[in-house]
Amino acid sequence: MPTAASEKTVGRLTIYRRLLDELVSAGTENVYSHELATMSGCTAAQVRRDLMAVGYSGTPTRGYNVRDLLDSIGKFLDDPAGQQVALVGVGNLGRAILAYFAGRRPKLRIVAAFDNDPYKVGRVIHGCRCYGTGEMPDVIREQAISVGIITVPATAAQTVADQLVRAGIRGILNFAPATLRVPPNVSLEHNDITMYLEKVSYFARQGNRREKKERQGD
Amino acid sequence: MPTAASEKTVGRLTIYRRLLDELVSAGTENVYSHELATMSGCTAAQVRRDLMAVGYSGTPTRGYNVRDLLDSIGKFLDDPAGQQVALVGVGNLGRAILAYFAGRRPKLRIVAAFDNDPYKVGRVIHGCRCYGTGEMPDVIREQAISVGIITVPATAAQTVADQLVRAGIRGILNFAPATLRVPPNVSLEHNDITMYLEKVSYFARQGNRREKKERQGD
DNA sequence: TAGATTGTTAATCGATTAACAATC
DNA sequence: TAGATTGTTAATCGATTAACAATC
Repeated sequence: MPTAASEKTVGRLTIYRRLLDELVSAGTENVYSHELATMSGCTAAQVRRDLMAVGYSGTPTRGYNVRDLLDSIGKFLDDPAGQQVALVGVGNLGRAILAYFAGRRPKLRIVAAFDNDPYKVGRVIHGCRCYGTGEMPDVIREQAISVGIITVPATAAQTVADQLVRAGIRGILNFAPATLRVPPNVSLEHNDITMYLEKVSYFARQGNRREKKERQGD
Repeated sequence: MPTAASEKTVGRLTIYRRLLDELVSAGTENVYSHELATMSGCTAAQVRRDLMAVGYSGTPTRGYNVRDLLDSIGKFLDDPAGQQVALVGVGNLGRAILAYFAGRRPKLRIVAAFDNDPYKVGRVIHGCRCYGTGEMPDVIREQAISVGIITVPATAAQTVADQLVRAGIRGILNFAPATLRVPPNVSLEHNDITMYLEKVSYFARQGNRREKKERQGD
């Protein structure tokens, strides 16, 4: 397993993986870097460099074998032992995420949801059991959960983040419109939906050429 | 109005705006670049450079006036005439976005939602009227909608994008796990939730120091 | 072999960081 | 005035792009 890749490379690898999944479904056996490039919106040079980062090599005549490459990317991105994820805040957004990830990645599963609403606690939502927030420390430790998703209102986000960190979580994906403080050893990503909408609106006005780029990484 | 800023600068400006909104609510009158820096996770130098990009100047003794700065950022990011937004796909994610943006930005409003479900068509969801997808061309033209949000399943995303582009939309924010093709004059952002989760999980394992950075821009 | 693609190195580009005179 | 902050310029850093020999 190679050493840590850049944030951008990791982001692009997740895009390649989705595209390769589709190629497998379509029965495609081999793919060239420039084909992955046009599909992903990245450049062929980026694709080749990223695939080198995961330690997979292609051949000049056939490009990359789709199945083997998918396997190598999986080995690189996924924890071999699997990682468990918890989601806090079972509102519309939380339910959307639970529905989307249900059964999608065997190595990265949302195994517990938390909410204050007594009507939700105890139920199974999109295959995921919902617990009361007071049970967070116990459930997170018992199920060896290492990543937390925050889909609560902004006012509660920092409190939830602190609870997750105290319970031993190593990474947080935050959807709340708030800037969180976490210890340096905890990985933090902020999916700022407002930012996305304001950015796309700004550049829509500018009429800028921004076909693709996707998001690729960072 | 200054010329187009970089993608990263625009992204950070949206973060500053949220923080400044909070400062106004708290009654704070002035703020220094280093204060905005610690609140946003950016550096003080980035803050100063970004604020210069919007054409606002501070003073060495008092820093920046919160209200005036907020006004300048608004003039920079927002269309003075306002921009109308449409959302396609009123599932859990679509409803979450409608709820979140309801009445939040007067200059950037989601004025129409579209869905195939006859049960949803005709209803008002979080203050936004829901139309049938067949009405997209007419509604988009009549209401001068310039930005579209795609929250449909991946299999339908490209079709919806094509419809939006044909109806005259200038920017698309895509939440579906699919790489879309749009003309070069249409701004495109892809909010890839899977990518976020896989990235945070990867770096959680690496135990990397990644406190903050937020997302800031790009 | 001929030819397109691969892995790899050097050049380019842009943003971040550091440094500093000007300012209140 | 003294001192911290501002706007601005130069140096640094990292990623992207371009170029090319090696490969099947």
